[in-house]
Amino acid sequence: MEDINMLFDYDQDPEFAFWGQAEHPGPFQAQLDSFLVDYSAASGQLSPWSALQDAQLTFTDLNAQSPGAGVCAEADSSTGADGTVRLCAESPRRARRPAAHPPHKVQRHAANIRERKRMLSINSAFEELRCHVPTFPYEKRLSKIDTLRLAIAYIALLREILLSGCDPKSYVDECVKNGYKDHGDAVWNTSDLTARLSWIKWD
DNA sequence: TAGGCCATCTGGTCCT
DNA sequence: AGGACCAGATGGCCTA
Repeated sequence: MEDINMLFDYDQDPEFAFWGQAEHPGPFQAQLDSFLVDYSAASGQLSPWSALQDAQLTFTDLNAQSPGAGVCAEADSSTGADGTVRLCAESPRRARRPAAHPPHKVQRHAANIRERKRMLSINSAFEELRCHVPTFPYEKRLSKIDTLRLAIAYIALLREILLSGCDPKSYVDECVKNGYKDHGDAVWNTSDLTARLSWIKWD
């Protein structure tokens, strides 16, 4: 199996940046899936140790970390504020570390991989949601919590528009002009929201 | 430098 | 039993 660092040169290829992953879910997700399948298959057919060594050479030194040890050892991936994924380089010495782990560690590693995949799917859903909430063109990437809160406020405002029976554009224009009566204690106040909506092209 | 945000690991719990 | 889900802990990165 190829080294995942060879498969994904995140620094070189902006296509794999997580920012905007919803538009390009294919390559990374497919590669990750295939790795996970390979890993599972190897675990089923071979001894845990050979399976582990296989994974060891491919998925950024999962064995390097002892349970309870600090996270994001140099072999882990992380995402910066710009949303790009960084994979730390793995030294050959670490890659050759002998596999001497009890079975529960093998299961723990497999669970970690599943958890990582689960978080990736959650994050891709967040990316998709970011595409559906109104943002300013120059605005920086919304955080997860801001995305959720803005989505809640957005849905509430859309509901108001529906109930009002007014033309959406004129409703928003009215809100921008006269201000909007804020219902509840929404973190995203509706003037923010209506200002964002005023950027939308209403057809 | 503190605070915000995030990814990852981990152990517990629930579900199939 | 194994996988999914969850929350706490931890450490890295970035920005004001």
